[in-house]
Amino acid sequence: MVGIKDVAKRAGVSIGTVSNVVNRPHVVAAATRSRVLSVIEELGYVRDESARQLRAGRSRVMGLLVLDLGNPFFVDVARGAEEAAHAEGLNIITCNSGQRSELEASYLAMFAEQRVRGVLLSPVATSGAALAAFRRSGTPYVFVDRKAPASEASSVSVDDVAGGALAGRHLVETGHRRIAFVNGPAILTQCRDREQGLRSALAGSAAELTVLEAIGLDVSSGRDAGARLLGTSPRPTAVFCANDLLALGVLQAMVGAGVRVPDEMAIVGYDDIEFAGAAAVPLTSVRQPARRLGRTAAELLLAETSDTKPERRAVVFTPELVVRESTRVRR
Amino acid sequence: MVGIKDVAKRAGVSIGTVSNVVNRPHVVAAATRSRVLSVIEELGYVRDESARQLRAGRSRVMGLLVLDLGNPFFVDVARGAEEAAHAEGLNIITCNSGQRSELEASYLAMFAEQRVRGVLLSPVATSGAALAAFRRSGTPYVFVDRKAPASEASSVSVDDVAGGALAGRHLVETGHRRIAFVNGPAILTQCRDREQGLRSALAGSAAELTVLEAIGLDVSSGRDAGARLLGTSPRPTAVFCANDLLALGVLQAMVGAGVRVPDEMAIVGYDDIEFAGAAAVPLTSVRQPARRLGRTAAELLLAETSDTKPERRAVVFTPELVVRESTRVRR
DNA sequence: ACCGGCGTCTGAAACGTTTCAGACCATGCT
DNA sequence: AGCATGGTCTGAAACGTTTCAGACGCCGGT
Repeated sequence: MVGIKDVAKRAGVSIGTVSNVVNRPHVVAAATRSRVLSVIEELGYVRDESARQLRAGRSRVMGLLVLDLGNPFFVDVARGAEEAAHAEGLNIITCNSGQRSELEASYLAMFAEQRVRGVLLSPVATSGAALAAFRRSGTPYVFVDRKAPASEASSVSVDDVAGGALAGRHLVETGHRRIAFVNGPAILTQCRDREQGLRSALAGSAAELTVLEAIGLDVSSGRDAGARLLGTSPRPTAVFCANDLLALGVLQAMVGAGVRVPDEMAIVGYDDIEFAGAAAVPLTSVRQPARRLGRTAAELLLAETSDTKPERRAVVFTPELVVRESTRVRR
Repeated sequence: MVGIKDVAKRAGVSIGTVSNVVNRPHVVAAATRSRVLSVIEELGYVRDESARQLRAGRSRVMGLLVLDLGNPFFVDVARGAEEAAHAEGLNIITCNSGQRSELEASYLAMFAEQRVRGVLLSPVATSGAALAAFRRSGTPYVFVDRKAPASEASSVSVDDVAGGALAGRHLVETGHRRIAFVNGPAILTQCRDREQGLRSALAGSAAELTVLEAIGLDVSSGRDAGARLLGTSPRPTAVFCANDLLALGVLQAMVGAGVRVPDEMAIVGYDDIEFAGAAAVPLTSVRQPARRLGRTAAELLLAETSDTKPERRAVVFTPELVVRESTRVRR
């Protein structure tokens, strides 16, 4: 593999000069510069980022660890983060924990060893050995889609309690009295908060609530939950799902069983992913500003790792209800 | 930041011994080992991967560059690749070119500078300056979802011509005579091959073909194409889309315009993503073994970067037609 | 008593960069 | 002519590891 030394020898200059050509072209004479550049071209020299980083002490990449790349919501978060990072000349490497703590731990360890500039983290759980170990490594990080006390780290999140309440109120207002909630794994604060919001909206109404916990937060878990829902009696008239993937699965189960949506079963999802509007019955959903979430988180992290260390912040966005066919009241 | 030297000093041993504790624990006496380990724990030492890699000359991560992470097909490819990489103790960093050549070039340059073990590449175009420059860097790579002559690189792909033909034959057999093809950008060989397969299946039949090129390969491009399709006259009775995202968009346009699917317009998609079965009308689609694609590609790359350099290979999988409601013949 | 071998540890070289103090030269000014 | 200045280049140190030859002490065998 060709290094800076080979280039220097071939061009008849010192390695310092080659380095200058690459990093501070203005300090080297035009003739030398073009000679060196043509040798670089000729030899196909590519600088070694690990040596560069070792010397510089800081890296030019930031890490992003999300809960589930199979969820288009997180893909949008990633897009937003990349926009912000590229604007500053940084690269982002995206990793997918799949909600598995071991994978999360392994990726966090990798980020720390790589000495990335910082990490955008959508954690499985805020407490936990992996996270504690990572904290000790001193790598700066910002929580994404998870609120945290500013004493620990900056965070960018969406108010999940408010989102759950939005869904709950909507269902009560459209006349439902038996409501089910298909929740994801209770380790995730997002899931707990959405349930809490839902409960608060239902309190004081005549509606009664059944809660089902799905195994995962994906379509097939939703199908399972939908099947279970069909077995309950009396059957609820509406179901709120902790995210759109679950909702799509539930919807599939309903359609498969010949249960009409929304007439016999209204459905509300969460995230408002692009597929929600394209579903068998377009889904009512709680929209989150995913891209904005990613962008803001990256910006916060960049600010935090700049020379002027600003205060830690906890940014909270507000979700928004998008009403579609799956909860439309028909006369 | 605490380094190996700090640990050595604190534990009263040489840095060589600390390194041995971390990398070859068996060669150091039990007493020393545990003393060093506790100092490591106490100081929160994390080894610096760039120094390690600089010395070792080889990296422990491989890169994966896909066309569009917004397409669940590629998310599955990524999952498969991660499985294979983790099994060998390697990490994968996934990047998203979004079908933009500049981004592709930028990520390829990053991979080369990082000296990753190798790259799994789903390229925008096989010819092009970026790819040529990358080739010169000497970083091993394997094409994913793109066939290539074994003289250049190994590749893992799915027979897109056969896939297009599957769709075409199915539409002809179900009695369609006016067929539209909503294709993606023609730079992508996948798109060209699917069109070619479709044409070959239609040749000799009485069916006539209209081709529309969509701007992208996503849902909103599909909606646009669907709107255009509605304006053509005489209107086709069936449409084949270059992927499922396009098909979902087209479907949305049909539903929005009150065109019944499949009675007035049959739809066939491509990829068989999980959302295809959950659509307004469950989509007939051409299924590709996405996860297997990723896994095989990673395995090929791993083999290629091992000591025993095996021959380059071009693995081609065969797609499969999944028939659902969107092309069902009703009496 | 001597020697070979083993287990354990040390010290230094090497990896490929960047950076910085200083060397050298030509130029323009006094 | 002498000197300061600025432009250009060099050489060496430093970054944090891993690795390897060698040093040292201890044991068992001859």
